[in-house]
Amino acid sequence: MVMTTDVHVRDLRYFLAVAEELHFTRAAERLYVSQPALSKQVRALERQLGVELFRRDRHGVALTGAGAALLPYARRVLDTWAEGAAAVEAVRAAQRSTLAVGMSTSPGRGGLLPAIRSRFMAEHPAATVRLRQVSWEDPSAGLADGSADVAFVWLPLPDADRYAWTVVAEEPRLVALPDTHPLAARTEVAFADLADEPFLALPPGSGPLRDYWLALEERGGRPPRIGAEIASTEETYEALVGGLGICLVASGNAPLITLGGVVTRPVRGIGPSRYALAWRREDGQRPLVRGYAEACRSVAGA
Amino acid sequence: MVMTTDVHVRDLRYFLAVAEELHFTRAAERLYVSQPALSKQVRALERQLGVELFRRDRHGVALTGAGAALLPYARRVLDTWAEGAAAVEAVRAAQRSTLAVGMSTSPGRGGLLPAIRSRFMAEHPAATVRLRQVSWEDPSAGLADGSADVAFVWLPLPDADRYAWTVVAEEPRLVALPDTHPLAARTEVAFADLADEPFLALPPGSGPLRDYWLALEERGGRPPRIGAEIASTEETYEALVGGLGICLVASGNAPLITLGGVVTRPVRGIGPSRYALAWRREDGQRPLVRGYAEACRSVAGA
DNA sequence: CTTGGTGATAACCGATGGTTATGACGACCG
DNA sequence: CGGTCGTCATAACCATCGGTTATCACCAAG
Repeated sequence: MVMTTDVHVRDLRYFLAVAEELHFTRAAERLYVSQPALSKQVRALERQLGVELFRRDRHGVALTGAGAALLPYARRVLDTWAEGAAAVEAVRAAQRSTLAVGMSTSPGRGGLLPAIRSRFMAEHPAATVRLRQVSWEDPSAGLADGSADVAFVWLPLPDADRYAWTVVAEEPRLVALPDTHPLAARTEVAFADLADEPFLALPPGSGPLRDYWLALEERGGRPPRIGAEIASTEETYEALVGGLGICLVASGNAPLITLGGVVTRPVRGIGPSRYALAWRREDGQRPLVRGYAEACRSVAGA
Repeated sequence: MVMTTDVHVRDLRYFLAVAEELHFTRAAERLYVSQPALSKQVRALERQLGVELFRRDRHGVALTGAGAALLPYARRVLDTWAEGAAAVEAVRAAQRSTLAVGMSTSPGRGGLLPAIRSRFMAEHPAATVRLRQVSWEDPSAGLADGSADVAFVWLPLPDADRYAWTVVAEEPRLVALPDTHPLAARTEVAFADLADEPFLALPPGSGPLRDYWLALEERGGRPPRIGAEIASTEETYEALVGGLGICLVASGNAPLITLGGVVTRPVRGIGPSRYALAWRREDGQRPLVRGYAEACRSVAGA
């Protein structure tokens, strides 16, 4: 017993062509299929519906009552589907010409973003750039879950083999302290003096990146003290002035938190940070992704 | 390059189920298919449209922009198709409960038709009987081209193996003559006296039936003279009074043409005619066909 | 009787749509 | 932590589908 009343829209298209031509051979060539294929499909449709759609006799092909009943619905289904497909195609076209740029905090760094944008738009005038703020939970800044096509990220990136990147900036890491902190009096501090301080840490799940900003490598195996977890610039600032802990920060980001009550100082004995624009490896050939990366390189290289 | 934007309606149904459940496994069991089948079909739809319909990530399944764009159209297509299928089904139901009775001329014979009809309707109160007058060109009275489900026919029937029948009446064949004809004076004539007369013949294409009413068998190989061809009772009457020829007629049909100027006389040396209700062999089990045949047998047998 | 044009049928073949079994991965929980 | 569960994806397999070309049966018209 066949329960399925589902049709292939193609069969309705075939039916409609025959209904309009009342001639299988002509309908078949209009549809660019062979006449036997058309005959077979129409018969299959008739079998599926349990009803004759056409009367074929010596005098030609004619619609039966059932065929006439089906006709308007077939037209409506085809029209509706055409509209639906067009709607989907419109979305597709829009998203093919839209580049989602992920970032955890604003890249800042003196108009970097507008500079890249204008250079990029010059090459891709039809494109749309959508900036997307991504939670610090995601060290890939939206690349992993597809919410971004390119993203400003800190190296090292987890799942590094899935991504490609170009380095935007290599900057020393500073330490951010409340201005009431004893070390705030110095113009420069050694990392060894910081090692026992409570640190503000990125959320778990940010993987190697959390370890990196805790400077795990430079600690020689001694675990850091975690003063609090931070998931935004504002939280970081509040945690600093609240004395919950201190943290490392890239020099390019220092302006974002050195507001009242917070100071940054250079740190000796610690490697620099690398900020990069990254994209999924499989997107490396997409014109917009390529174009944005090139614009980024040329701006950062200047 | 895939040109075809055609979809299988089933795929839209699958898509809709997933969009409503936002859960592949639950949607799959609602659809009574396995989860992999559902996954594969949805992916295939996405591939066909060149767009992601759902975002699958750790937090579950969600519609993408394209998916949301498609959703209302998918619903409309499904609804429209449901209506169309229902419309076809209505026609199918109607025609399953309708019996088309073909006949070349009215069977007459003293209320035969109403008697069968009332007996038939007693057994099948929901049925509809449609009488259908069929051209004399078709000796099967509509069975051959499907315009009748059962038909009153004269035996022998061409393509006899395609049909089954029950004899309604076996009647002597009379000769119909203009009353001005020399033989009209007799009360009975021998066929030998008629053999050289011009005969009115059924249209070519009526096959063995034409030969039968020309009594070809009784002529022993001598070809008849054809005075005219007739395709209706009226034509026959006019041809008779116009003197174009004479013809044989079943006694049950004699009243139809013995109007002013035409007489009928018994003929010696010629077999009787057999009038039957016939149907297509493959319809032998259809309840309405069976029922009408039974009603016919019981009326004719009484 | 042949010829041309109709739709139907046959034989064949790659793609489709389903199945079960299994995998990868995150969430939950001991 | 490590196991188990539940999620969706993948693999291997198989019947049916949807197309092809070649051919037939039939009829109208030379």
